[in-house]
Amino acid sequence: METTGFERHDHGACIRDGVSAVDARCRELGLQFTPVRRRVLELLLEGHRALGAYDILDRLREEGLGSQPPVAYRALDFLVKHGFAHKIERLNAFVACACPGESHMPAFLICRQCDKVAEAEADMRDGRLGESAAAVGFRIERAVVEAEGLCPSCQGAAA
Amino acid sequence: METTGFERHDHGACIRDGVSAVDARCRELGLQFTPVRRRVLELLLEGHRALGAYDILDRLREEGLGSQPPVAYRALDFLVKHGFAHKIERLNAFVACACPGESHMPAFLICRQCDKVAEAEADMRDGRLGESAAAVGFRIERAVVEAEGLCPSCQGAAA
DNA sequence: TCGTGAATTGTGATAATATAACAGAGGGCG
DNA sequence: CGCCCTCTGTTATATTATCACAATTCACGA
Ligand SMILES: [Zn+2]
Ligand SMILES: [Zn+2]
Ligand SMILES: [Zn+2]
Ligand SMILES: [Zn+2]
Repeated sequence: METTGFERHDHGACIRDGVSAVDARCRELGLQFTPVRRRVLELLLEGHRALGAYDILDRLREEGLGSQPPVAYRALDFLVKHGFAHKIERLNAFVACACPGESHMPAFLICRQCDKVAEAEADMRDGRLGESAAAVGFRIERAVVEAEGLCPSCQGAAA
Repeated sequence: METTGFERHDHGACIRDGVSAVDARCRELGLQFTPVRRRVLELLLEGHRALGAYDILDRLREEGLGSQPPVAYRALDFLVKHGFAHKIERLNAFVACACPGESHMPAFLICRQCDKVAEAEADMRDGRLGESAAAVGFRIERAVVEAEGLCPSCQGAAA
């Protein structure tokens, strides 16, 4: 999987493809892709941005799909648990996975200006951190990697 | 700086040195290393473990050093802002910096069993993430890198 | 030494994020 | 139908973090 999210792309297709990929995957795995779950995924796909659980909840409320925190959190838990979305710890917020289906150790590039989030691949078991860990005998199982900075277009705007 | 925290070491010295390093650094920079701030740093140094703000606050309360959340948060903000401690986003908790004074891009190895935290160095601008970021023109300014897994002694215990 | 402004602390209130607990709805299947 | 299982609705509560403002302490120069 390559970094994406900062590049121009057909975003309508991006949403449709994201939803239908997850739909297919749920069928495969016998998971229930219910209306709330589908809608939450759509909301996350809308902007390549991280959304807080309460942002999601507000939208659901407007649409009559649920009004209490557990509704949003349950849908998000489902999506995260099955790898269809990720939590950005730094922001206490969530993004749709850019490549649902493949299991991976995601890394994120977060623009501090426009809040867009791109997903990259960076298995931490390779590289310097992996070496340091191996050196002390630490076994890495999962990793939170969240890089913050300026995306290309915000660098342009700043100049 | 090397990973530390999982290896045996003279921990009394570890605390003393940590505190006096910060003390010296504050003198250099003209910062006020007040009793609350000092005590919070000592608490963080106590276990090479991440402590939540309210854990800290409980200890402060017992000791009559303050009883409301802002007291703990302000001390933690001070320590984090000046690089004497770090926040572990994954845990909403804080650890003392293993090498106060040097500015760095820290990475953490977090044992999911015993909750110990070791600090490693892993500048994300190198390596695969750096390449991915460069490829899309993203400029990394800071990074949260938190690897979770099993420390050497917990691997031993599990077997 | 004393006055002055800035930094720090005390305190009550509240915001933002997240979970617990349990009752109800719905569907597949004997 | 009756049972089991998953998902949903709802109330309440836990956990993490910040705001606002008054009181105090500190650094620093007059
Ligand atoms: Zn898109
Ligand atoms: Zn941007
Ligand atoms: Zn130590
Ligand atoms: Zn351990």
